[in-house]
Amino acid sequence: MDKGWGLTLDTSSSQSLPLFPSKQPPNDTMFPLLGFPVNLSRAANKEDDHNRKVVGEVDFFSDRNKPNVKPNIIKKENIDEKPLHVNTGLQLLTANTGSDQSTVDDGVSSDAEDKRVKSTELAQLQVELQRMNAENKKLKEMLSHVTGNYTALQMHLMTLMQQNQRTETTENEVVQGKVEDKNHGVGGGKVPRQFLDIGPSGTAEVDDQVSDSSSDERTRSSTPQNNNVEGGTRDGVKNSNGKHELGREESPDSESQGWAPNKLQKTNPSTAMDQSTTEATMRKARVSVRARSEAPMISDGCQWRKYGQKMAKGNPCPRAYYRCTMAVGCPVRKQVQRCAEDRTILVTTYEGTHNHPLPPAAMAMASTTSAAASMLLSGSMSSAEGIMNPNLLARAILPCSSSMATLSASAPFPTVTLDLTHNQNPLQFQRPSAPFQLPFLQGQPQNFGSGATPIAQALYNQSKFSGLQLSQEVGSSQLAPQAPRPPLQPTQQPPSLADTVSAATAAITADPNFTAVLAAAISSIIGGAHANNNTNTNTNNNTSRTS
DNA sequence: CGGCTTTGACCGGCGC
DNA sequence: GCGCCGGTCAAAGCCG
Repeated sequence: MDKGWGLTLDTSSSQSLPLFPSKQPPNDTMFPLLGFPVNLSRAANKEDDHNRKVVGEVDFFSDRNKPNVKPNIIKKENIDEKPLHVNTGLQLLTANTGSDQSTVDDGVSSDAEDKRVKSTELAQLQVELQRMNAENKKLKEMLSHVTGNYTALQMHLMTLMQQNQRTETTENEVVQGKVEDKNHGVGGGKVPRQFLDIGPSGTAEVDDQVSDSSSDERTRSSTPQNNNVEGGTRDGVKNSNGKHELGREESPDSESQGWAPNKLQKTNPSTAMDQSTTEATMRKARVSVRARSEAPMISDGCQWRKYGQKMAKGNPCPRAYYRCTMAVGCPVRKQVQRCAEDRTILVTTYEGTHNHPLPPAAMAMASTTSAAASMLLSGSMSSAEGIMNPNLLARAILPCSSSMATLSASAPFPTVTLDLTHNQNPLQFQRPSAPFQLPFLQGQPQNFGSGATPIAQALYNQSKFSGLQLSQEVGSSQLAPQAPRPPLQPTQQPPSLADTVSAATAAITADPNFTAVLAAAISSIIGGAHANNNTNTNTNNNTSRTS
């Protein structure tokens, strides 16, 4: 269904990079990371074909040079008589070889020399091919290694998060009021928990989260609701008006879980008010990405469904509202709107955290936004602080350029803006410093949403880094910088693998096309397991009718 | 026919 | 209380 989004992941990848056809057989020896494909199987086939030609078949090139047909056959016979194994290789090289032979076949001796020369070239090429093959193998091994490490880390993270959550739940039951300060003490209480706690583990955890956090939401609902989780999303509110009685109740579980944080439908009288405020803050935390794109929407790898469009005040361009449809009940929404000043700039604002696994391309963006929001809302930097010191947050997100990440203090909700419209080469992003060597602050939830990626980890750790530094500066766990801080200076350390991955992910995030391309390439290596996901991404990509 | 987009209407928050 | 505005809903229509 290519209706609107002209530049979605798959489309852009296939169009912009024909070198990586989506249906490329994974067995073909590819060097996607090197930027060029090497199809060994085809080479082998060529060789086979050419062997067949040499043995018996008449060279089809002879059709082009009919006068040479006969000499060509003679030449082949001569070749067969020679013990040289070179001939086969010689002929497989290129099509031109055959024609060359057919044109040069007058002199047998010169032909033999020529063949020797070419055999040498062939040998060199074969060596080169083997070398590249070995390199490709190494790259594959590296990739699998990194993937394995990442998976292991993610699993470990999930386990830790689940343990923390159970602990928190227990504590909440005992001392509900103090837990918040304890867990997020640095932030001074206004620390969004739900947002951070929604972990990559996905649905199960989110379910728990929602069931817990939703209670907070319920208190905000002005209309008394059914306390049961199933019933009531917004429908409960609307039921009071006698409208939308069936509304979106079609999937009570998923829907309520997914949208509950955004809807304030569920009411739990026993919920504390401060928690409600916290939840609201978390829920409303947003990450805005500014990127230049002619397409109606940037390809972030996720599958979105448009559910509304409005004309926003002060902007002639309509604002489109999308929700993630990669999983039922995914709470993530985004707004897409062109910048009024520069309509080539597409502003995409994300809200929420995915509750489902993401394809690689989506992980880059989702993790970045999630990490940015987590940083904003994490205890290491309270939202108020971040608003008061946007530069601090900016540097924490993208230390290489504070201008690329800003925080909107005027926005109704804490909003991190990642400005990717600058023309600097994403690959030249300064690598974060030792992101994995910094200790976590106490009580900091360390989840980055469903699509946790190295960059998420890196970003989040950067936030920790900044928070840690600040906390050291202020000499206590309370972060209350009163004046703009000097830029955080990365420590001088050789970039680790994680750094490299983070930088690469940043680059991916910065360039939607690159995201698609790399995702396709990695998918081709891994085995195309994610290819379907990426393909799904495209099914929706059509906003041609949007505006 | 299912899924998606379009689009007018509705709702809640907020400021006056 | 009223109006504005952002956000969402859902019926209708479109498309593959």
